[in-house]
Amino acid sequence: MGMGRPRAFDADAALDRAMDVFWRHGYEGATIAQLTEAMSINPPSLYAAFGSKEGLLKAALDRYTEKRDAWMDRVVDAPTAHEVAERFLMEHADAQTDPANPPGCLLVQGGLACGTGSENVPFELAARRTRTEDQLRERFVRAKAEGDLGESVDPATLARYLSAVTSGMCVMASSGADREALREIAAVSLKAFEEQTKG
Amino acid sequence: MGMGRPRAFDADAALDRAMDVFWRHGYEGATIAQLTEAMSINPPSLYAAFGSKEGLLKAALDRYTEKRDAWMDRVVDAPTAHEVAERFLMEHADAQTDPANPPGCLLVQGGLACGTGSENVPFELAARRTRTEDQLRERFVRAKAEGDLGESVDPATLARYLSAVTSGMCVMASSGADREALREIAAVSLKAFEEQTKG
DNA sequence: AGATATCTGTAGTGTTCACTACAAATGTGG
DNA sequence: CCACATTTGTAGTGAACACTACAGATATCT
Repeated sequence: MGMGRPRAFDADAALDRAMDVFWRHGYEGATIAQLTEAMSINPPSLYAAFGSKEGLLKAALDRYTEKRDAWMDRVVDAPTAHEVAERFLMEHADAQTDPANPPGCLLVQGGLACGTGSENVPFELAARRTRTEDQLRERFVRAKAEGDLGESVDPATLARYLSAVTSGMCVMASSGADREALREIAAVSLKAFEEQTKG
Repeated sequence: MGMGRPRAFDADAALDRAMDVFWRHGYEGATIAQLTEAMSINPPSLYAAFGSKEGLLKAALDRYTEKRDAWMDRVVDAPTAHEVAERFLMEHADAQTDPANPPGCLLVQGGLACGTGSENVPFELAARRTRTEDQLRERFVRAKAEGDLGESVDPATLARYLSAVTSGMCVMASSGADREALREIAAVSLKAFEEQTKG
């Protein structure tokens, strides 16, 4: 028995194109017509490969998270908690203003509030944001164990703070803040981090 | 000549109900059916009073901004820049977790990225966020003139930082962060503010 | 080469969307 | 009380939406 006609498009490349559309217009603002055109495929190919619009988003998010995890691995590899925070903040400032992508971050632009029937989408995005926060917290727990952070420091608070600042930077980037502006925010935040780690 | 049948609903009360729907579902996620039901009116009344869905949003935002301005007036009335920052951050933490409203802030939940034809909505929201940032900056300019802030301090940077943090708190609130979590973020941010104002 | 399994492109499907035509209702001004 | 201006509720409008039926194309496996 045969194995069927092979797929004529590269799924990962198509997901990158879909990612861009979701990023630019949000989940609800992105239409199947825009997605299929960007992916250079027809609707039946999209549905055969990803099941639904939400399935496509999840696949795009998986790919996004993959890249982000690789990046986070490099970030938490920094020798000290302070350098972890510095890299995290500064590289976020750069990433969110990278002209190769829409401004901000897909996990925020994708949609914080959605209509009836898409309630799952904000959850899905939030879960992926939380993942980054978890990775930071675990790194700070380690830093504490290594004596790199003081005994009275709460790794969860530090991680949550950094996560909040970068989310805020997303919002600013989406409304046109430039790289320099985001770096200033990052710099001030880093001061807070230093101050916090003294406690 | 007569003046026509009077309106049977209170426009401001209706706007408050519409605000809630936009807040909860975002601009694109909110449907006219949901809006009219929440406002307890029929579509023709909505369109006669506000012109379009986007017109309704703008009217709701005007009302939102009105309340927010009154609140900001009280915030910037604090005697010192430090107290301004403290009130701004802490009251934001409380407001974004006020059970009387959906979590977060309408100016962020409303929609950071929208579909073709609604490109104006993110701009409209961003303009209102910028307004708050401007009010903060002006207050810090005054603080500097009064000697309350050092010569080397940049009011614009401070204002932008506080604005970013509260936007980030919105994102966290929208994904379920509770009041205590937001207050911790606010507390850390305040440390950064103090540190910054020493420079 | 033939049978089979999957993909592809065309051309739709029903549903939901924002929005409105229209006639009845209800107020004001003369 | 009458002419008029505006609102209200009913019942839709065309357009755009996510999604799919179907037939032809293209691969694999025997």
